[in-house]
Amino acid sequence: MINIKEDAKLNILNHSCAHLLAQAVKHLYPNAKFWVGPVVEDGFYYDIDLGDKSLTEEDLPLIEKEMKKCAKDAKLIKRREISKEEALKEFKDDPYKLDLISRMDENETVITAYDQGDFTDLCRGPHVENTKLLKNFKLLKVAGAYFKGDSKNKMLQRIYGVCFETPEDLEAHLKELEEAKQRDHRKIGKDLEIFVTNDLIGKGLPMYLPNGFMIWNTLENYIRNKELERGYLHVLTPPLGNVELYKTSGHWDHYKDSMFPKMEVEGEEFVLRPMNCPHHMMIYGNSIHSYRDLPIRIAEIARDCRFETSGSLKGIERVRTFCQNDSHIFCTKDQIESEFKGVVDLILEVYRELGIKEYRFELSLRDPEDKVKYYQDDEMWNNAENKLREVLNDLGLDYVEKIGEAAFYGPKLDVQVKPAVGNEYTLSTCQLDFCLPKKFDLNYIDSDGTKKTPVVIHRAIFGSLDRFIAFYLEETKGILPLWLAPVGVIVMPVNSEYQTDYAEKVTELLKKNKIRVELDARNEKLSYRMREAQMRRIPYTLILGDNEKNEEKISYRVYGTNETKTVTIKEFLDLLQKDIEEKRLLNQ
RNA sequence: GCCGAAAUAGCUCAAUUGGUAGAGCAACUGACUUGUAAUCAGUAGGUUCCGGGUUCAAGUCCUGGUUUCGGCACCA
Repeated sequence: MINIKEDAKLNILNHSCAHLLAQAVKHLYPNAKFWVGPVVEDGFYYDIDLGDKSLTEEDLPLIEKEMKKCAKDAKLIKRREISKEEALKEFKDDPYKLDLISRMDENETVITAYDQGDFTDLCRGPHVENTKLLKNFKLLKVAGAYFKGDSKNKMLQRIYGVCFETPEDLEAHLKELEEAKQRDHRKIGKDLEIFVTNDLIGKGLPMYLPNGFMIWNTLENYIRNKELERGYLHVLTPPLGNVELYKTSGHWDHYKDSMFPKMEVEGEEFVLRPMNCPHHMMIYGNSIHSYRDLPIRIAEIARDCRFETSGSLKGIERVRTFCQNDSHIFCTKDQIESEFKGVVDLILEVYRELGIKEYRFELSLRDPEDKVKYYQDDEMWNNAENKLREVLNDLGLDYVEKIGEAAFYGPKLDVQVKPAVGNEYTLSTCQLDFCLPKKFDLNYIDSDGTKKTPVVIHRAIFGSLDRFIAFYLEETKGILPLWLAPVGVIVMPVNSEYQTDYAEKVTELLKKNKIRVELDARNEKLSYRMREAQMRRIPYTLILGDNEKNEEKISYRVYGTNETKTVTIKEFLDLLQKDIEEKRLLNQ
């Protein structure tokens, strides 16, 4: 999908359209006060204070109509330079614009305003020269949005829209939005019977149905085997822990509000664990380690519970209980580089094998001004952040730095992906931590016989299995490869009355070869069963009639194609094996 | 959590100004014996999300709640 913000021409067009929106809103709601109307990746928005009035979607067509009216008059959009004093005077009735002016740089003595007809907005520009160019737009949604993005502030009305040069472009964009909804994991999850939720169980607590758990289990085996190959040691730890554990780690101070409340039993306080770091720290601390033992890579597919706000829950992408594909690597300072590279290498390998192509790296750093969120130790932070930069530059990875996105205990490399619908999120993460080992007083005996504190690398490849499945369903549109599909092959006798023997025989043979196979010998026309198999996105469909039976062959059709090929059973088994091995995966 | 919207059969959706809750698919039964995306006929399926209210009458209006959706905020 086109990034409107990064397309210079569309950027200007959409920004001008935001002004047009403001003009129309001003006509319809004369008391409206305007905050900002920037261009974003998929269009523009404007944040507006309408007093007590809350917009609903029904208001959008009316505003659109007024916008068309404003645009049709073909008013010139004129740039005007004014002094700060003049600006303060001109916008004296709009506290939001005054706020903007007052926050401008001292050096910025000249302010630009843009006039179009009866409407003037404060703006750096640039804009299209004439409102008549603003024809192919659509208002998409209304929403509440906090003033300056701060939940302590008043909530303004935000209107989202998009504008294109031609009606065809607009049409195509709207179609793309529609198609994106079709590959939303919530829709696919329902259609393919992958997961469900139930009100009586509670929101954000998904249940995986047999199809979903088959995918889950296959992915879990896949990643665990990858880890075993790379020297990870798997453990199993309890899904709750004493509150003291989290007070020691510092998580309690930072996150107690987003943990499920503590429970008291026999005078002790426990919480459902929101993360696994402390447990793994305790496992490391359980024995004495020599520098020769490092790195020690402790791994676990571990269930966590977080009290996510109701408004943030989404399918299996953001839930209140999830399983992290977690690991904590305990190493010496000298090993940071190679261990970190090892993790990045594993991420890239997994993405390559699963065919994941659209992602970007983000280096999340602390905000040095934020003394509350971050563990206070300037030297530690500088060390850690520089180390990460070094490694990333060394690897030649493209990444963007994000201030204030670090974990409280250290900087991290996040792999960001975009879902079908909604905001970008983190899929994989690799974090550098000099802080928790110190808090837990962990150590190893160095070559000179002294105790040293190890460094910890936190990492998750499938951030959580839940989120990864959500992502992968969207990535593949639910068309899973043979090794991952809940049902890999479906066998259909052409005639259910007298051709089932052969179909049963072939089904058994496939089962013996560890293929997940299903026999569909229902008393239905072949085309009917074929339609269903295609809708279920089953990778291979076998058609077995007299022709096949007589020659001891099978005919198969690959999902999404119209072509049928006839081969011997042995040839077909080889083909399936090749399909699986091409991804270097065995069905275990 | 905040601002909006929605919730009707397993699924997708109808139901005029308040006036007998319907359809297609799925399910079940029977017929048909099928060659690559829907064979025909029949049967069954509902506390219209939950609670309260207005009314002769509520799926529809009012009210409290729940869940979901679109955003905002949050995301170790």
